[in-house]
Amino acid sequence: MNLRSLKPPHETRTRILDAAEELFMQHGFEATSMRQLTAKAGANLAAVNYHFGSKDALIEAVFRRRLDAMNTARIAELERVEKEAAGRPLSPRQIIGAFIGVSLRMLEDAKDGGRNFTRLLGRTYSDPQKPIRALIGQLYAPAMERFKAAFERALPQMPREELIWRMHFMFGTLAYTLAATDTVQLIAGCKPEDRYDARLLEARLTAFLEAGLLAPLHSLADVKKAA
Amino acid sequence: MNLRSLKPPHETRTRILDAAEELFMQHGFEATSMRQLTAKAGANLAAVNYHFGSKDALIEAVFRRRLDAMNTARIAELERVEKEAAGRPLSPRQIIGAFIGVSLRMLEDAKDGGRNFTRLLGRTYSDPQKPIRALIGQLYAPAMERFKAAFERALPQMPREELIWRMHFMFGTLAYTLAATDTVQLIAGCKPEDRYDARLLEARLTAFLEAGLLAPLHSLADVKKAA
DNA sequence: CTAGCATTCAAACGTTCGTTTGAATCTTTG
DNA sequence: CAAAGATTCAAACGAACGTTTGAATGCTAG
Repeated sequence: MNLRSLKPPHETRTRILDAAEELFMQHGFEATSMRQLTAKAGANLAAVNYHFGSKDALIEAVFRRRLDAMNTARIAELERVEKEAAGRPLSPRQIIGAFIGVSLRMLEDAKDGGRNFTRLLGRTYSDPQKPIRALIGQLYAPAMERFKAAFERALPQMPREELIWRMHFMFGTLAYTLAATDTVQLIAGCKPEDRYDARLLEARLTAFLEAGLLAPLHSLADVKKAA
Repeated sequence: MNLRSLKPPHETRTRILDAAEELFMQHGFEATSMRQLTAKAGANLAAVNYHFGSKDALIEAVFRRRLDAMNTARIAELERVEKEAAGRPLSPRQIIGAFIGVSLRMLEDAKDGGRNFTRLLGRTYSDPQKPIRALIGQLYAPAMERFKAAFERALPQMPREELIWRMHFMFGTLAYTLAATDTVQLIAGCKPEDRYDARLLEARLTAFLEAGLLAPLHSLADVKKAA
């Protein structure tokens, strides 16, 4: 048995992952070449293939490095507030907070490159390439199941199908907010000063999502009846 | 003066645009090669450069062909309901309906390739490439200004900055919903049967967005005071 | 009919891509 | 110290990319 897995961390590996995170976010996967990537990482061109095997494997590694930790943190936060509630059902606001809080806290710490990854992740939700989507889905599955159960417990009167759609809308809003931080200007004349005040953004997002999640159901019943 | 501009439409041009719409949606811009694109369009490899000048110019043409019409339709729909209201301020629901109705109606007509474009558009909102973003912003600007004014008239009591953010969230939800039609399954066990019932989807989306737009403001005031 | 322009075509252009190679260098281990 | 393995390096590989070219073909106007 070799002891390679116990050796100190490979500096080059993490430098490549950091560079990939930033460049993938800035230019996308295909537009980022191994040459500019390894140049930014201060590594040789062959380093990526040596350490990861291929460019696709590098992409996968970039997601694995962060996504597992993120979803673990989300579940931990959810269980923390559940403990606090001592058996009583949580409020929707608490569940929402447990999910988006992790994203926004990561968006905040620029020093760790968390922002790069957060924006990359937001963009990749709508990436058309099948294998990437499948990987994301697989890495998200446990947290998704957990939060769905929590919402069902908090909103027992809401039809399951409607809940799924509203969760879909909520993730969409979050993904878009994380990815398109400068599209706010598109709407017109927005001073981007407080764009990165994560606390204020979290409050805004929470208010919007909570209201959307709890939107009245009656108007939907009309449409369904008409059909 | 030559009369080229009065001649019958170039079949090849539109065939290329249609093929580009579908392939860009399926694989993205960079991953779509001129060779597979022209092959799908039944045109020669050199046809794109002959008719459009370059691949980038083709991308721009794909957006211009649909986006102008879409935003014109949006503004027309908004003015129609404004006429109906006869001077009284519109309800938020009416304004939301004027905006998303055009998108969802286009998503419905699969025969015209509208679905391809709609999904492509949703994906491109979060595209990192600067020139594409700039083009989208430019093509959206008139409609954006118009709808922002309509919302301000409908919600005079809402702070401008807060309105901008909520519009941002709304567009995010719409963009994500259009782009990631199969991500609903990610949440778990969703039967995709009614996914393309545009009437039901519109009702769901409207209920969610209206509630989010009208979310109470008090919780935000607390955060701002604390800061 | 034919001259002139628009369009199509097959072939090739130079560039860049991801990956591979085999030797050189660093690091660890016996 | 010496052998073995891990890592880095410069160089090259074939393939695919977007684009250009110049001749062939289609179409229209005089």
